[in-house]
Amino acid sequence: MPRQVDPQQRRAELAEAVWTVIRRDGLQRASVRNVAREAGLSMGSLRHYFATQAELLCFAMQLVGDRARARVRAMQPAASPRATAERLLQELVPLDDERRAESEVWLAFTARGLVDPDQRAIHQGIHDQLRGACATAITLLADAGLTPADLDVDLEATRLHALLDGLAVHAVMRPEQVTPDRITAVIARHLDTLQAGPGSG
Amino acid sequence: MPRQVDPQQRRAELAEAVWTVIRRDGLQRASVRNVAREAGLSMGSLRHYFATQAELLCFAMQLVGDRARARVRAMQPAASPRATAERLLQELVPLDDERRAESEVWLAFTARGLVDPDQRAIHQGIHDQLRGACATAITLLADAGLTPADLDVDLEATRLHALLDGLAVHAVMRPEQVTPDRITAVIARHLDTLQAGPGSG
DNA sequence: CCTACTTTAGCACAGTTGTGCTATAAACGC
DNA sequence: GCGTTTATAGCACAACTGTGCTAAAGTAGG
Repeated sequence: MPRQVDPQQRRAELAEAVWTVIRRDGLQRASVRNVAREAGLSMGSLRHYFATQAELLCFAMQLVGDRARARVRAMQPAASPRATAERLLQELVPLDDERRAESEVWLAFTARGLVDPDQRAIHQGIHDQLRGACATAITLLADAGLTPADLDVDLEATRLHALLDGLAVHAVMRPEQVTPDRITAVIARHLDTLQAGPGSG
Repeated sequence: MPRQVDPQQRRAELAEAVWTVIRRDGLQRASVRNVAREAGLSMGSLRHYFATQAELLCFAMQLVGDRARARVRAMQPAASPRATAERLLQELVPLDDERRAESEVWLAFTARGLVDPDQRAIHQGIHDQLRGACATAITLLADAGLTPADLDVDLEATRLHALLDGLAVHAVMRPEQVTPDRITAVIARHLDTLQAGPGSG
């Protein structure tokens, strides 16, 4: 029975089942049995696509980075460098349910990355990509002459990156307080202070 | 055999054993057995102090907030509002091993708070305290006239809070990249932009 | 039809888990 | 000394876990 559906798509479906279980019951409940049940498959069938649980979970984590990268790549060019930077950053914070799901799964795997070397490596890859996107956003403004000439791009990228990840954590832990509107306002304000100064708020 | 040691201190010791296990093996390995072994006690003895595992873990999470609050309360007054604000914020980020331990445990429990209502409630309490500290820092600068008069204190508190938690996450996940020096530099830079403008970096 | 291969299913086993339960030992009040 | 309380220990059980293993059912090429 080869190729009724693409095996790679099957793996993606199973990874999404992992996401569903993680969001509903937590990463500690993402057992082979629970994920298989969520996907409507048997345990043995799941293990035909992923030999071990570690492989399954790593693939599910990779998918977080893949989704975000695809979204950034699909971005339409914006009118100004400022608008481009702002929209780039907005693709990386949980403003809708899709990105909220990514953030929740990312947070669950982040905690595991503290003690699991494989998960840590994947997390660091995503971390570096996000950091790169932040550096890109800063450079966009700097190259357009919208920032002071002596701006420390590296330090600002670090600062912006921490801001984004902090917003993601707060958005999933306190969704009533840290709403999408609030997130966009914080990002806009941050870019404002990079350009014109702190007095515009 | 009452009171060979204070029972409350015993509970704190057990909570620290939880921290040790979490930092070494992860929250998913913080079982009653493993924590008891780490503390050098039997399973049954541990359960004399904590009736259930949930109670044990919640207490261990509470301890994170307690430690940070105690540290802030013990702060010596600084020379200027700016120095006070800066040192207050520095108490809340992982600049040494004690605070790094708190951040790692905090991160582990944060992820669990996504799906565990009890842990979520405790996390939100700590979240609100940290948010209050950020608001205090901003207000210190504003009241001293060090910021523009039209500064949106609430928005700035949200932004600063996200920055701090993001720095905490990055410091424990990327300790070689996000060093204590780097953290203090980012915080100083952030306060600079609140005061004088973005051009000083 | 028939062989080869892919996919699905399910059992089995050893290990870990939380918790209910009982039993021993130590320290106190008297 | 003695009973009461507190502390420590450990067993038992049912539930769940990851994975090794076997077997069936479906699909393709010949």
